[in-house]
Amino acid sequence: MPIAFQYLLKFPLLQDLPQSTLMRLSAQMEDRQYARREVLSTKEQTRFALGFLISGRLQGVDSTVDGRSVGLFFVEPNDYFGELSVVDGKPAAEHVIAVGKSRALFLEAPVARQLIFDHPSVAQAVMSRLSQRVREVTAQRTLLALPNPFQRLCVQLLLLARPSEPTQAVLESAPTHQELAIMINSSRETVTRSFQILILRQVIERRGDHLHLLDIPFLSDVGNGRIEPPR
Amino acid sequence: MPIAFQYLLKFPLLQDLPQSTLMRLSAQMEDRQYARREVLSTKEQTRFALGFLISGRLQGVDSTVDGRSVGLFFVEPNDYFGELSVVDGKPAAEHVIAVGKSRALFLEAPVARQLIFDHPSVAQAVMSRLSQRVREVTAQRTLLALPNPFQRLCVQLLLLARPSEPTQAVLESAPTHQELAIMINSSRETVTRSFQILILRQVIERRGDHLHLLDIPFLSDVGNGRIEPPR
DNA sequence: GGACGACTGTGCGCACGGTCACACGAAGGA
DNA sequence: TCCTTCGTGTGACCGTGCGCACAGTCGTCC
Repeated sequence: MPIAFQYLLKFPLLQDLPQSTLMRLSAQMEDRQYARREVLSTKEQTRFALGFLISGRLQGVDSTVDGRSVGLFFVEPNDYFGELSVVDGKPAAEHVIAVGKSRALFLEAPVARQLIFDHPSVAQAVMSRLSQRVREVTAQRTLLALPNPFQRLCVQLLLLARPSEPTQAVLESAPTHQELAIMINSSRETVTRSFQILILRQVIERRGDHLHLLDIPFLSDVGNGRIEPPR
Repeated sequence: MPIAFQYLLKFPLLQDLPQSTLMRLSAQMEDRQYARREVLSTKEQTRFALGFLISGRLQGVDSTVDGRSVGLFFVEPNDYFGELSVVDGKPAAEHVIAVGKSRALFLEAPVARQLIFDHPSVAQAVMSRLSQRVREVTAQRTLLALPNPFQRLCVQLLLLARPSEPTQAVLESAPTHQELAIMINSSRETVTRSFQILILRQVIERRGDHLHLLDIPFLSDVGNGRIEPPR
């Protein structure tokens, strides 16, 4: 039995498929490991594949030609990536890099395309996923229209967080100030200063590499302009 | 024969469908007209439909709660819109408004969803369309990372234009300075001033409501930072 | 243990671009 | 025809937040 098979069972995308299909797929997949910061795929490459993340964490990034980089989205384990190029055959919209040590399976585009179009449940899932991507990027776009960086930071934290208790939320593996700065089109220093304010007011709290959002109403009020971004 | 039928033939999305299906569809569609600035659908509404634009021009916009608005994308005749909510049933990511006097047909979400999932060719087209949307909004996101408004404007013009001759391109129905400002996160005055520079250098030219890009290399050089944005 | 690199914290100066104010021309409607 | 509205052009001002510089603090790898 191919080693990859047991992992495929964990992917929601594939859960409705018969075991025989999964077996065949797993035989066609390539299993690869990546170190922190390593590049999985670039905008330039012309050989496409659908990627399945087994462990670790990935980020989609882009870079303006003046060197600045742009954080676009994250990929968590049991999620897939590279679906854009697989669907329409055009070059990727972003580079994909490993945030931490990661392991992923790859399915070549032609096989992946067939998988998608032969199985309506998969097709529908991919379509929902693409919709989700559009929503996320659009939300990000709207965030960027906020006039000052403090507001943008507050909204960005809300977008990244997963709700835990009713009025709280948490970011596991909190991004660095530099990374946040890139997401909200600001500078590292400005993020640091904003964090100081938020921590002082006990709106957020850092524990290890978790970042806890203690006062969600405050964050969204700032985002909505109901609270004046403080000095 | 329902009045809408003849129009449906023109939509690439529907071109592979048998006439009988089109006939049935057209009987189920609602035909509506809109004046300039009129709202077709909002983020808040819960009744979804797939829209087909017959004539005019639409824009997807969003607005931050502090009143600012954000230009997201345009819809041209014979194109469709509202597919996000139809696909995944979640609230829309944007408002849709008429840029000019427009006419559109609407197909209620359940029927539209069935249309998509019953016809693989339609499903694939929608998937490609969603990919396209992701690409566009990602490109826009990357654009916004450029540090100064002059650069952003140059890149935005390139994104909006349709190439005409090898080194030239044209924007039909040129957006106003205000509209451009919204797209590139800047102010109307800054756009006006940047335009002055571009016109002076004969990089762009305005004829009626067409905007001609005469010197595409200049625009992309500025975008890439190869040319210093002038004073 | 020590050295290095990555991340965070903080002061300071300056330029950029947002905002306000106003003027002008074109379009379009009464 | 006037009058309103909308889009464009331009000057002046002033606050913000970027960039730079440097210090302090972790964690990690020889």
